Amino acid sequence: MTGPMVRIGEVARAAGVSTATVSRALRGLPHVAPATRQKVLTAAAELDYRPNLPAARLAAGTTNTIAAAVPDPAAWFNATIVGALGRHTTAAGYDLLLSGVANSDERRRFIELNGVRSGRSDAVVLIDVAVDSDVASAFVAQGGCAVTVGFRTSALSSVTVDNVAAGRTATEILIDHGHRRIGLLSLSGGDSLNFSIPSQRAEGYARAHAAAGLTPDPALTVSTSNSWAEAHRAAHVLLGAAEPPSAIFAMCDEQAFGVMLAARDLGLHIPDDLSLVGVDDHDQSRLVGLTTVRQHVADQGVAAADLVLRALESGTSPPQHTQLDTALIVRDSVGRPPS
Amino acid sequence: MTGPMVRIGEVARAAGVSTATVSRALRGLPHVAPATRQKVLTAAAELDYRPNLPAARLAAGTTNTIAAAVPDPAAWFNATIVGALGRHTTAAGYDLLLSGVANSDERRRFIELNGVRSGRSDAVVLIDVAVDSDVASAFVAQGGCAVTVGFRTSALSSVTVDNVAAGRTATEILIDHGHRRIGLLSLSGGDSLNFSIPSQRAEGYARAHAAAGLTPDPALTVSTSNSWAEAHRAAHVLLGAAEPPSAIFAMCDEQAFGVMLAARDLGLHIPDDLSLVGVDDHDQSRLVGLTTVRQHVADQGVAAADLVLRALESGTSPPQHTQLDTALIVRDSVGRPPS
DNA sequence: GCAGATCCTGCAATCGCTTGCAGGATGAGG
DNA sequence: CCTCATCCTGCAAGCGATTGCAGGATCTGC
Repeated sequence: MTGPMVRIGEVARAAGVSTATVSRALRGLPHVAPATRQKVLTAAAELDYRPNLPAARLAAGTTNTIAAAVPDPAAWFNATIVGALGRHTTAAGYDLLLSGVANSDERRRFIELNGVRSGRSDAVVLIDVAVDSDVASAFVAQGGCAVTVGFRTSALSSVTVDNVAAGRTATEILIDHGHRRIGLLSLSGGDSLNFSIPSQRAEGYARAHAAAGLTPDPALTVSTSNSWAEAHRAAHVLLGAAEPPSAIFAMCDEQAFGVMLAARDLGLHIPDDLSLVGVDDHDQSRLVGLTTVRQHVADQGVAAADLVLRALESGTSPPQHTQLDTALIVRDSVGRPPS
Repeated sequence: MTGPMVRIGEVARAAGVSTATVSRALRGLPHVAPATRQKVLTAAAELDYRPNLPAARLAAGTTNTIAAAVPDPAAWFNATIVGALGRHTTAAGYDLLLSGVANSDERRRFIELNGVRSGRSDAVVLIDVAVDSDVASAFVAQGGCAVTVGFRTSALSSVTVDNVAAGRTATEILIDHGHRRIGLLSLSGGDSLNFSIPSQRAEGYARAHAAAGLTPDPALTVSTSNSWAEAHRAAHVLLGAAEPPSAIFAMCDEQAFGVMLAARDLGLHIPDDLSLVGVDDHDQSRLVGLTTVRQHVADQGVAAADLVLRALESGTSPPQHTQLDTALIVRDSVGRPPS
């Protein structure tokens, strides 16, 4: 409370110039003579001056802040993207505001609160969070800048991967190994989130079957969140069924981990008794020998940072869509079905 | 750019009151007649009014923002704490600013930039980040509010666990199983971070040995970051030595995962050929059957939130120190040494 | 019906910095 | 030496809220 609040005026006085000059000098703006700038710099350092951010933001109408929204900040996928994003935006001089939006109410609130008019942030990045297209258009119509990761809508810049290809690749390797009853562990995002990813990956699963002249058994599809604990339970029901699958495609590696746990509970050996493929290439996947379709998660964070920083520098520009590759990583969780 | 920026004055006019009343009504302050408040609320809703945050912050001198610093936002431990912290601070109406401070320069910068005087945030929480005690005192002397997680210094509130007990517990179970050559995989935090945790856990390791009349072999200690990739390499050198350990105490579970990988590379079976204990109880530890000393990570986030919110409500108060329990979680990675 | 307390409400002064504009100084060219 | 362009610098008007204070309205108890 009692810090000796030194304002720009004090610095100006100490340096023998006006506050306007101090402001320009400190921010590295042009039209300041080198000698003057030096005087200002040393005066500011001497007084240990810290510009007041709210004041600067109010006056300048810009916040130098980027707001990120994720369904769950603790989830590996989100944390990895936030880490990469933050590193790059910080390097560019922006603050990173992080919000968890666990449901559709919070998501709506987030978008309302981060519109341009509130001056909370200059731009928004939505990670694995869906937006209605009319909400998105309204947002940009007001001058908002947003990029989405993992979700694509036309009005906003986005970075995504080809999820149907990922689903197809994962399923194909299972089919190629001779599996005919392939369980699908689908992703459900609570009531809020990104529905496109699960449906696209499921589409890939369906296409792989179709291409092989197969018809998947709907009874083999179950949905869970991306936590292995839930997937663990789901895998138990899948594997405990009358006609259990000989292989499972899990839409994310964390779910695959849950399947592994369930398999162990049931005394099933992977890949001899059960084959398993995930998506992500989670940090731990190599450790447990999980065959998976890798998406370069951190790269998605830097791509998002690029997009948002570019948009911020260049004023309004048309939305750009970046799509990153996926790649099958073969490890030890896929084999032939038991005879 | 072109949003119809509606200011508090417009709302006041529409509601037929003064801006002062609008301000009070909208923020739920007392001394506003119910009927008036209702008028203001509907006027604001009709105009879709959004208060301008920088302006409000400048005028009120408060930011409703908490800044968190972590060495690496993507790391499991940090992400888990940030998630819990964010959930609680958001519920209390605060924004969460997240910064990665990967080295001591960034750490210093973070503390400078988040002092009270800059008005960036109302409080700071340092997660697994150390602070010099004089820096800490200077910070609070200026009126700053800070809490640390995983690190303790007297001037700041903190939440920690008993790391020497954790290290001791982990080592004891190994000794109890008959191990006499116990490797220590220590944590190194780059040039910036929290040195107290590794040294405290190492202290526990030493005390357990001493209590059993044993003297640990210094050659069995190596340090790595908390990534399993680095630990993987380190474990290789440890296990490839002339007289390898029969057991390893890894200071965090992620390191333990790296050890598991190395063991597999070398054809060593856990726990028959090698015993292993970690610390954390990482999400994946159960999956891989790792015996570990659990620290309730998410709880540390909520404890930090409690501390910081309480401090913020109550103005300046003496620093409070919360210490959480740890517990040994026995799984399948500890056995008797090979004969 | 009156004094005094209780409630509401509005006025206007901040909060601390940014920036358009104009003016002064300096330098170049003739 | 004069003119004109080029650079710097300062003035002062914002930016859009919050809030102490004072005044008017309403209410209470007698």
